[in-house]
Amino acid sequence: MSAEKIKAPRGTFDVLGEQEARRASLETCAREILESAGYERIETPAFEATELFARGVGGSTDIVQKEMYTLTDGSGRSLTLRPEGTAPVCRAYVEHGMHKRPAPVKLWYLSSFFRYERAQAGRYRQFWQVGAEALGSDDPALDAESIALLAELLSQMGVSDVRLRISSLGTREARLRYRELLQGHLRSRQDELSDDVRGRIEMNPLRAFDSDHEGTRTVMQSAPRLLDHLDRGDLEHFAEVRSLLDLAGVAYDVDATLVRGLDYYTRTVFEFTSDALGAQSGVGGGGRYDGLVAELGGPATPGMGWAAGIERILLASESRPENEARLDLFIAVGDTTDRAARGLAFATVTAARAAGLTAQMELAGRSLKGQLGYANKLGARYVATMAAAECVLKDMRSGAEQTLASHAVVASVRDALGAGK
RNA sequence: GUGGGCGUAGCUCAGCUGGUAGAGCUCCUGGUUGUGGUCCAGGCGGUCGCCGGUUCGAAUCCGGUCGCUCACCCCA
Repeated sequence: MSAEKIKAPRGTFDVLGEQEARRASLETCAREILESAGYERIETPAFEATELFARGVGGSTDIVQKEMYTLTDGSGRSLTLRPEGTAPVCRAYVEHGMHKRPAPVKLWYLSSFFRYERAQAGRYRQFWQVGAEALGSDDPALDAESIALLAELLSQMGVSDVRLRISSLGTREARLRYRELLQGHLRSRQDELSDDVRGRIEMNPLRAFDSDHEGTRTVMQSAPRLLDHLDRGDLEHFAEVRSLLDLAGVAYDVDATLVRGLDYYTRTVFEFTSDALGAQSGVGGGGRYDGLVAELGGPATPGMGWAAGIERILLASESRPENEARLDLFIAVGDTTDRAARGLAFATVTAARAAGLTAQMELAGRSLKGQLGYANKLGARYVATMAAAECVLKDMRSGAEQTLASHAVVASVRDALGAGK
């Protein structure tokens, strides 16, 4: 008899009530900020060819190695629920020949993404990100503008205790050279390292800078620094980005140990964190990816972008009281067994909406007292109780009542509301 | 994948030195209030996550299992 309850899968959630309202206001805020800077919204498919992420995000990353929801469709194609937004946007850029549009091509999105991870505070298997990507220019001003836009979004959303860290990874070549240098340093002193750091030397040596293991920290103090191994062009680019951020009044810390988990980053990388969050303190981050479009088969095209977690922004911002929904008119029925009165109520509520009012009627067979209470809970401004051809219209704020012909209700309420403005 | 905490009504929780379940809120009904907002009364609602064990008897003790959650890891 009692079938087993089906619950939302682990790491997923339903959005309703106040949460929905907060998300809607975040979306509005993001749209205003980004579109006023020339970003155009883009929506890409929820799933893509698996190859897109394997190649774009990088085969050695955790995301590709163990976090992708990959499925085979009926025709044997391998598809993957998008784990991130940059590769799909670049795919669309190439597919639609956007390199022929005037540069930079600026695109933004607000979509859900999927990663098979253990859920915890601020981390989900289906999560939402707002992101912005700008393609076709390597001008450092683009980097600074992009970062400043995210700073503005976080500020307007009231995210507390925000900190921005930035660094530069240099070109792909410089980065690879440095990586080998660092690996050499780690290998030469590997017995001093913690087990997990030692295990990651080949995979993710940069990660060693984050360790709080004592021996590891000692080793890292003498480790080569990425910023000391950039070419002159990269250094000049980075210096210009910083100088422009200074001009824009965006505060930041340079952090040479900043690590980003995706392979496609080059030159500028950055991350916003908030202490108001739990262990998952990153609210948003991104950087430059000058090789990604070419990697995906397009013309050599520089790019710069970021993504920020919707759930994390909301988690780190004080919840504001939402402005409650407006209800102009509630239609009650004195005698719910009176078919004629119910019909009249139905016709009236329809007419009210056609006249531009927000209106609801009793739909659950409540007693009259129950209906009034319900209308009050809905925040109705006026309640009309229908009976035969006459009805009683009550102003819920003042308590004043008047009896009038049923067909005159809508016009009467509309006039009253118009006059009240 | 590995740890810690927790699983009792829709929600927040009490009950846990073993005797087959309670409160508040919500919802519905009635009374009071000029037909709502106050107050009063009543009602709906739970096989105490699931399985097994100990016991005359378990929500309460033990084992297992599933789920939620936080953290590691990783990232947004």
